Amino acid sequence: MGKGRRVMQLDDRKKQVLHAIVDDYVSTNEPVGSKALIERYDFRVSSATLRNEMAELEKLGYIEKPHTSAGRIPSDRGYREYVDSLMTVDQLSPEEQLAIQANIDESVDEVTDLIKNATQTLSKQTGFVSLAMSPRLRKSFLTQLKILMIEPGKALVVMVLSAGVVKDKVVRIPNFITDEQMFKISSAVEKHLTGKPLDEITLVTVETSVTDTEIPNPLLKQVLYEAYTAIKQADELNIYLEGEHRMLELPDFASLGRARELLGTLSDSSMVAGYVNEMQGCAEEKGQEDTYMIRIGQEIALEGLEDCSFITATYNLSDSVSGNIGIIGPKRMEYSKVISQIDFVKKTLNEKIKKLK
Amino acid sequence: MGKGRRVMQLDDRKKQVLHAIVDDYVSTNEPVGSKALIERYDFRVSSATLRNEMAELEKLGYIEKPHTSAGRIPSDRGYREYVDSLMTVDQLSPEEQLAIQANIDESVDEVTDLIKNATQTLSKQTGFVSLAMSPRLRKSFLTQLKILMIEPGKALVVMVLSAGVVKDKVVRIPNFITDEQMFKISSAVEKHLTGKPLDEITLVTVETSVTDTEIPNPLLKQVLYEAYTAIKQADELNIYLEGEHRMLELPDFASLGRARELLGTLSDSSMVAGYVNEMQGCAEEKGQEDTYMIRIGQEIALEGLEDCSFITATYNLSDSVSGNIGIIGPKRMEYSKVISQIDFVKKTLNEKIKKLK
DNA sequence: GTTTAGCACTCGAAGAGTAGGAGTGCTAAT
DNA sequence: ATTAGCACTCCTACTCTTCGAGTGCTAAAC
Repeated sequence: MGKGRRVMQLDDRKKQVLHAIVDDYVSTNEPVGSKALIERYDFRVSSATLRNEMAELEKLGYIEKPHTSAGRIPSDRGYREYVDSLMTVDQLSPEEQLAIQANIDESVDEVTDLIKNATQTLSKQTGFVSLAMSPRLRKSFLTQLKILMIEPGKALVVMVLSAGVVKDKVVRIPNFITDEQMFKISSAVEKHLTGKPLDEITLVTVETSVTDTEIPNPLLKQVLYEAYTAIKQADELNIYLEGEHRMLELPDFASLGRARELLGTLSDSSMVAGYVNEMQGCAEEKGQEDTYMIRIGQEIALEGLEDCSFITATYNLSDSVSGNIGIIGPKRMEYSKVISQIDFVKKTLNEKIKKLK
Repeated sequence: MGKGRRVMQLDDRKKQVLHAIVDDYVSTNEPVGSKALIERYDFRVSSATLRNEMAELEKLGYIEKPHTSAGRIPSDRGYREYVDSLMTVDQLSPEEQLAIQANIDESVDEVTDLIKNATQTLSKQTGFVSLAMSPRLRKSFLTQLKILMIEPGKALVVMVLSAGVVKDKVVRIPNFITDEQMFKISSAVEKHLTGKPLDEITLVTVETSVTDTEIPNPLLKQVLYEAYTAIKQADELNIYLEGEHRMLELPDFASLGRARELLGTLSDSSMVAGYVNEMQGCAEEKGQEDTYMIRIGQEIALEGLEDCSFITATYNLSDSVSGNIGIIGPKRMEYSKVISQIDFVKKTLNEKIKKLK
């Protein structure tokens, strides 16, 4: 009666009850009833009291009933409250830490492989789908750019970026450009672009980089255009998804329909990539770059993922260059466990990236 | 009685019956009974006669009963007979041809992308999982090899192969090698290896390619070793799988268990790659390079694919360099349709590869 | 000898009915 | 505010039954 309406704060006991409901449902996959709650957690009250509390929690939208005479399951909002203020994230056991460290193989030469490794490990450890976004390279700058002739009409643009990443692209060029001409162009472009962040490089920047007048203009223009597309392509987002088949092992997706929708959506990886990127954008606006992004159930704006949760963390290639790594699992998951797993994988990944340099 | 026992040849009517059973089962997904057969195909005999024929076909192992009082379904052997001698493969309709051609986008610069495109198209058209093996490059030879310094301790080995493929690998090198030293090494190695097929290049070949004595031997040896690993890596097989989620749409995999096994196996792509490569090896031994490889049900030596069929064709990058493209679908598929689809995709891919050069 | 009609039998799929039980909300007493 | 008690709900699992498609076999017909 005397309580505020708009920003209803849960009292301590309600929090306890919600906490217990989430824990129980996550571990048993059964709607939890007042009786089960009394039996498994030591509330000093009767089941009737709990029933009242649960009725209120339901009215407030934290839990819901699958049908009239069943126990309660957490709603999206319930999970959200759990994640935001109820759970405690503790460290992984030494064995788990070891398993992860052993699994992320550092005997690779490219960051990309390291990231893939970390992603595979994450999926294996959690049993869910894991994903990694390639580093967002727009803030990184060119340290080298070479255009190599491959054969008449084809050249390879090789770019080395400040984050230590190497990108390249085969491009088509006019047939009759000579090696020397190409070398000149390559040097001029490199000289002009070195040190520039990718997102500041426009077609104009590239076109104005060569002042040599010996090369016929149309030829030059085409080469420069191709170089530009190569640079833009280096900046493109890639996503790497791993462990889709593991979703079929989960009771949450035992109904073919759900599984189908889920895998269908995940198969369009560019869509997922776009979404993750958007999420990242939101987080950055709010200045939450270093923390986790957690989306639960309906909060995910992707069809087919209504029963999933999405958790990602940020790894760093360098100060200004980062990507995301995380998982997509069922809403009904051990959030604190999974978060610490992601956290540890992220940390391990960051360390091994540093070592690689 | 008077017939041969060992190589039992089916008489015409038995062939007709088997043909009809396969067709019917493929289109309805219901075990086929004698009555259904009479109704839908015009056999000029009674159902009783067909029952006798079917009993014999069963005794010979071409068809089988899911349970005592059900119709018959083709056995692996039945499908095999159907594929080998009963079906006729006809051309795709112009619309289908167009759909495929339109889908394989040729506005890409690298063969790899073209192959990916073709694979995606194939999955979309058939509704099954499609796959492509990267070209087997061992027979192709180096036309260029450059080692570029990226930063102290890191270099990029770029290889251009006769098939028009570009491969590269970042390798670690001793910190204190200078640009000039590296340039010398790179040129010497390139000169020595150009024109050699990949499978003839050994560590020794690479090590003996530099005769320059100015570079301290341990340094040189390390660089050459890394170059060698890069070359070997270029020769590695890659597989590209597409459309796994489509398998969940098929009634054949409606039981979660089957689907799980299947996707589980497919998730280990290197295993699938190994198997396809082995198949290709067998086909080459028998001199069947240019035709299709078809494996049905138990013929596939991969766990979880007992209810699948595997069909691949060969695409060519150049005379001696080829890879495979094909599908994995349920045993119960329209073989002739699928084969013509694969065939047409393969042809289209081959043409577009030529254009790309 | 091959084909066919007839028939008894098998066995899975589908539906109806039933019992059980976990859980709820409400009321009245503590 | 808490709790015991109770009537009520409704899902789950199980059994029982029916239905029908399909089979193999036998004996007659061609």
